Amino acid sequence: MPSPAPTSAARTAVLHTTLLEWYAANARDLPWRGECTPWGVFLSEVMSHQTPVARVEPIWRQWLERWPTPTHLADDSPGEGVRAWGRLGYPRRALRLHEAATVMRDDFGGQVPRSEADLLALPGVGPYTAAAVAAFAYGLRTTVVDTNIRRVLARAIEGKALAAPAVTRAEMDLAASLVPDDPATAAVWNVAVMELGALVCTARLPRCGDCPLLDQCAWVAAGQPTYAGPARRSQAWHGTDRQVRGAIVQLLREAPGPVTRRALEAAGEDAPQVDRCIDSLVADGLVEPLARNRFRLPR
DNA sequence: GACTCGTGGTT
DNA sequence: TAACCAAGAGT
Repeated sequence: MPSPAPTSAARTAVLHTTLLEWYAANARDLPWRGECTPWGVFLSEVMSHQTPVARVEPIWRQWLERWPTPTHLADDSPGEGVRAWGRLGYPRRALRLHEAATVMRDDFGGQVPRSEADLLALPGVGPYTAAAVAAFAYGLRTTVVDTNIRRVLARAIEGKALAAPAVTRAEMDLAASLVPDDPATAAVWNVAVMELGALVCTARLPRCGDCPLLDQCAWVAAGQPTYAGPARRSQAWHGTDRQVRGAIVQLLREAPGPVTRRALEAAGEDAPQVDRCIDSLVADGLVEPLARNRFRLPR
């Protein structure tokens, strides 16, 4: 008599047990896990957008020391946030953190909102961050979907090498179907899947030999097929507006006071491009124009 | 959906 | 070495 095929619910239960045990034994000791204010969690999530944890940690510590609550940040100038952002990348995040902190100060009694909907309405907060903060700061049951979780589920459940370039509805539904019912367990589940993706089920060279899901992994069972989706456009860098904008903001970060347009031209080879980038930075609110062709970080 | 937006480590 | 890629969001 062959044993009956395990039900979907039974397989999910095994998945939960396996991964939660793995996480308990292998989770990194990140400073924003465990004892940390919701504000600390919020900062860590925004700083981690497209940014490796190792680069986030020192900036995160400096921000929390300098601005221990949303109100402290809101009462300072946005430009100081951009300056303290250092070279974390995507400095608009610093600007939006300041805006979000202002909303928290003015509309939420200086607290980080609890509900996913209120979080989602904050500037710089999208579906990932809203779900992550609700789960990791407040222990609410949400469905967190980030690039790690998408990759783990694509492989382990769907047997694909990588997830699609953009989040799909099917991915959201799949992720939601796997979240445990109990809120506290759900929060750990979300971070456990992320952690597996970050440490073991990595994009380039997955360490399948160390994976707790090895014998339940659909991708391994399928012979680890390679990525079959559309080619991903590689990000150009040299000579792009991105590079020039970054150099302009860096010049302003390093300067104690206003900087002339002439000095900012050092940010690129092509003067018209630098001028165009200055304009776009001003439009974005990252740079404040002053009289006589001088510029500074926003006050 | 396709594009844009920084930065630096890894391969 | 150039390409890849890292806890996304906004337009």
